Order: sequence, then C-alpha cells, then structure tokens
Amino acid sequence: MTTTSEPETSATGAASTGAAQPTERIPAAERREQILAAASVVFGERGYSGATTDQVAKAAGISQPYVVRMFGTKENLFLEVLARALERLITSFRLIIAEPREHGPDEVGDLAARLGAAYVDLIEDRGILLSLMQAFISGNNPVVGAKARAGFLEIYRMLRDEAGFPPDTIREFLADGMLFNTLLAIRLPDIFDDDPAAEELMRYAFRGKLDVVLGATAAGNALDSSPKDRT
Amino acid sequence: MTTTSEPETSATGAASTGAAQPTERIPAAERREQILAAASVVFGERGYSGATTDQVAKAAGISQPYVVRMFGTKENLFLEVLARALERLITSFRLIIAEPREHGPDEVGDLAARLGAAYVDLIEDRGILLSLMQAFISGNNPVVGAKARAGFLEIYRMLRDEAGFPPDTIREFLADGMLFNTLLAIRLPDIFDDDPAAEELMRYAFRGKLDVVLGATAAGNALDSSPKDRT
DNA sequence: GTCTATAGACCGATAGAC
DNA sequence: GTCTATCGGTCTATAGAC
Repeated sequence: MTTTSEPETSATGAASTGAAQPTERIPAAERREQILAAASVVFGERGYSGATTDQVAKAAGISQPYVVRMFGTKENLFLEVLARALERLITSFRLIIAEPREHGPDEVGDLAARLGAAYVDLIEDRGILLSLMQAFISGNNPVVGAKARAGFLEIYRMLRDEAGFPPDTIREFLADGMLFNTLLAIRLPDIFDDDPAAEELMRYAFRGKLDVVLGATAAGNALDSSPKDRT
Repeated sequence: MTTTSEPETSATGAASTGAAQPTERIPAAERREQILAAASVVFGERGYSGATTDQVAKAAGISQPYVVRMFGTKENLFLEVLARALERLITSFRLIIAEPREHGPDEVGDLAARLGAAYVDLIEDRGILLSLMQAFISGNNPVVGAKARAGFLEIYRMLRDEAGFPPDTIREFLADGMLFNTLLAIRLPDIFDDDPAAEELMRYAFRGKLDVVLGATAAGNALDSSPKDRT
C-alpha cells in the first residue's frame, strides 16, 4: 500500500500551457455543475469516506478549498450528488410514464420494458449507479439513509399509482433493477474473456438489454483502481 | 459535524470493574474470530474507508495496534471479513442443495424457496449483508473486486450446475436476492409507522418471508448512526 | 470567483516493553 | 498474547489575499 499518483479526470480543458492553470473565472452556477459532475464520479468510485475533497477538486480542475467553500462540507456535497442522481432517475421515469400508451396485448409489460431500458441507460453512468448504491448502504446514517428510503418509496409509488403496475410487476421490475446494479457495479463484463459464465449470466440477467450495456462499458468512464483508499 | 463519542459494541464482557480492562489472554485463533466478528459489523456500518481499525479494536475489546498486528493491514482484515461472509453464504447454499429433494409438482420452485429463505436468514446479520454490498461497489478495486466477481460467479454456477436451475429461475432468484439486500440495507422497516407504502413494498418484495425479517429487525444489531464518518 | 497557506484532527502502522 | 507510545501521513475546513 504505497502512496498513489492521482490520475486527473480533468473537466475544464483550459488548454494547459505547461504551467499551473490560473482557472478562468466562470459563473458560480456553472462551476457548481462541474463540481457536482466530478463529485459524482469520485464518490462513486471511492465511496463517501474514501473520496477526498481534493480528488473532487482535481477532477473539476480547481482548488480543494474552493470545493469546500462552495458546498460547506463534504457531507453536503455528497447529499447534493445523491439528490441529483435521484432526480434524474425520477424525471426519466416520469417522462416515460407520461408518454402516450400503445394499446397492445401487454400494456403493462411494454411500459415496464421501456422503463427498464431507461434505467439501464441511466446506470451506465457509473457515477449515478454507484452514488445510488452508496446511499443504499448508508441506511443507518440519519440524513443519507432517510433520503435513500424516501427516494426508493417515491419510485415505488410512481410504479404503483402512475404506471399502474400490479404488485408482482413492481417486485419483478425493482428486483431486476437491483440485479442490474450489482452486476454492473462488480464489473462483470470485465471478465468475459476469462470466464464464459460471466457473459452467460449477464445475458440471462439483462436479456434484450445486454448489447446496450456492452457498448457503453467498452467506452468506459472511471478513475484508476489504485489499491489504496477503496470502498 | 462535530466529534463523536463511540458507542462500544463490546464483545468480551470481562465484567468491567470501572478501571481499564487488562484483557484476558486467550488463544490467538479465538481472538481472531472475535476481531473478525467485530470487523464485520464495523465495516458493514461504516464502509471500508469509513471504518477505522480503532473502532474495530474497541468493538472487540482490545487495543488498536493488536488488530493491525494480527491481520497485517486494514485491507487484509477487510478481505478476511469478506471471504468469511462469502464462505458462509456458499456453505449454506451447498448444504441445502445437498438435502434430499422432495418429489413434488415443482421441485425447482421448492428448492428456490428454501434457498431464498436461507439467504434472508443470512443477511439478517447486517454485518454480512453490508460487507457483501460493500464488496459489490468495490468493483474497480483489483483485489476486492475480483473476489466479488468470483464469489458471484460461484453462486451462479452452483445454481446452474448443482441446483439445476434453468436461466429464468436463476435470474429471478438472484434478482430477488438483490432486492432483499437493498430493502434491508436502506432499513425500510424503520419507517413502517411513518409511511404505509414501506410495509406494502416489503410485503410484496419478501412475500412469505416477511415475518422472519421483521422478527430479526426488531432485535436489531448495529452501531449507532453518528452523523460523522458514514458509509 | 478563486487561490495559497495552514491549522487541527485523525488514522494506520511500527517499536518495543511486559 | 497484548499494551502504551508515538511517528508520519492525510484530510477537512478556515483564514485571508487577490
């Protein structure tokens, strides 16, 4: 376990001339978005405790104290990242539910399929996927846990009341989603070449949606995987 | 976010007389088990990075350097905790699969139900549940991630080859399991009184197995939920 | 709006005694 | 088998300048 050099997930290009970048002045709101985007990636990869505000700052191309200055505390920053992920998820679902229904033989199944596809699309963003999963395992933190519970229940209610899903459809939909989460989080596609069972399992789990996943996985977003400072 | 006093999840009773406990000398193997049990809880609640070797030590009733001495590094300790959780899971499943099958109308379904019940029983131990989930979100750590992938694939192969499950049964079984994980991790039963949707969702998700879960949840194992140092 | 400098707290690991 | 003491490193957050 030695000290690690940080690979910077730079965002603000600023065409480095070689020296230290004086960072151009941009509106606070815009900078906020940059920081939140960077934080989503860093928190996702290192976990809440494992991530440092300095890693977030480097990924956003600014100084560490500025990150803190803008969000008050690291905890606050994480909460905003989480809220953002939940919001994107809920908005995405709501849009699809509001679409005009096709009157086919299996209306509910069709809607579930479209929602499922949208979900997979969303969690291909590893920052979103892992921020959500981070929140799930923070159940006993009063504030993060409460947000996770509230978010999950909001999805449940949406499926029940707005989508009109019966209980079994809801269970299957949510269960499949949690399986997607896990298989993507552990990076099962990474070992397709080493173990044929990996691809087989992915194929069964994702069914039609596998090609979508594989396309995005290849392009890959992620930090390095330094042995230090995981979670 | 102020400094927090640690609630000690003491294990070695040692009937405190008020002064510092001189900790009785016990065989290394036994002490190992105590530390691993304590570490399972602490890592589960705080995450790999969030947990400190001192918290583990306090929970086990010994000194911090002794924890490090016995496992070399914190990373090593976590790996042993994870290996132990996986081992318990795999052993438990294998025992059930080896049981004589009842020749009913739905042999596969019966076996799946028994495995599911055993799984719920296992993850009622929040240490095991959260250690596993911690491993899932550590996919890009070379060593932890590899263990998570290998463990998941071993379960998959067991269901396919030893239990003889067809693909759809495997998917449903694993998906249900991941949903159990999530709902227990976020502590949904904690808000049964505040929101009827919580109990409804739990009922649909766990079906017959809900009463088992609720019994154990009430008894509750866990650290406190200090606002500091989460995940 | 952004930085440098740094205080203050914490943590993992080592050394060495009993 | 177990502890005390402590080093060296790291991290969040604050102060204050530009």
